[in-house]
Amino acid sequence: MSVGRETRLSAWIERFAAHFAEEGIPLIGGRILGYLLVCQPVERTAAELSQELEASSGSISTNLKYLVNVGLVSKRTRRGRQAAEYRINEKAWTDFIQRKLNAIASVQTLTDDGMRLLSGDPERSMRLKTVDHLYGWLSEELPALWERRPASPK
Amino acid sequence: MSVGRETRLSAWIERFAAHFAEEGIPLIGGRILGYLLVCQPVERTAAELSQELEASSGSISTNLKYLVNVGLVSKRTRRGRQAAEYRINEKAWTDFIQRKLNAIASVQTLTDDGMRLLSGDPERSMRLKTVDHLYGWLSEELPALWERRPASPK
DNA sequence: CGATGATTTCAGTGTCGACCGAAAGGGATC
DNA sequence: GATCCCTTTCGGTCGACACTGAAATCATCG
Repeated sequence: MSVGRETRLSAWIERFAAHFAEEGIPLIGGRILGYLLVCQPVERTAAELSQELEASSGSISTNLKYLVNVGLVSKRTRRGRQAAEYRINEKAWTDFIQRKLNAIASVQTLTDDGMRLLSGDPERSMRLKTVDHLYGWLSEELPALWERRPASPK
Repeated sequence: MSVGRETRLSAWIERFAAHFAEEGIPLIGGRILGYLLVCQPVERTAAELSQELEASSGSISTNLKYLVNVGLVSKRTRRGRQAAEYRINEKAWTDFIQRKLNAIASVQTLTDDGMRLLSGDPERSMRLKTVDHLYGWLSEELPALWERRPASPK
């Protein structure tokens, strides 16, 4: 006997959240993200999320605030509705990933500063030079690659 | 009156460690990395690191174990010497960075699984599709880019 | 201007992990 | 094998952070 689609989806959401938990996003934040990516209808209130994800209203509030802040989720308020509606902002994933790539490339400024401190001492700067070269290359190539990213499909 | 080179280097080491602390590497581990990248001579014992970095022998031991494990530091033992010598393995930085890029690209398997769960429901999979496309592209391009990485300079 | 139904704030709890330092463990030399 | 010195292990402390649930706050509607 096979499990239902919704059951498998909630297992998927849990995997999704677990992945981003490793990257430092709180578990509940990851669950919200995963859930908002696949729920129907696309918009949910904080109270609904609290119920669906079995998380306290406080946690939902904190994490929604964070997610709205980084842009991954949009908040919409409507006249005549006291409850705000939240939905995934799938466009914001590009910025989200770009920040990650930038974080890697940014080490170059660090190695660069180190090289400057060791200038005039080629013996001693050999180790750093290897690392600096690699990051120097990355800080050229990653932004260039990013420029070539495809437009999202309609 | 200007500060000495060694003073500025230890400030640099601290910045270096702070950067990697944000990526989840313990502060003392980051200090060891930074220190081993610029110290003269290149090899140090655990006891020396403990003294130089003002960290307990236990912390040094734990972090060295971790760093040796991920390959960024090499341990060398010599007959007639009770103390092992540690040094930076600058070659291992390529693997270290590659793991980071892979971590980003690996989200694609997640979004892919999600898309499969939603197959036959184009309405509902629209949001995930946007994200999946982006990660699909990354999981093609990042490994390809990585192949073009330059050899380290002599 | 209450009353209602929602969200945010906040204090408190529990968990996790980094760090320390003392004790145990392991080699090397005598 | 005893000693010396270095490393690893281990119990304990501390601080950070996710999470909860209740109280405060806010907005809408009668």
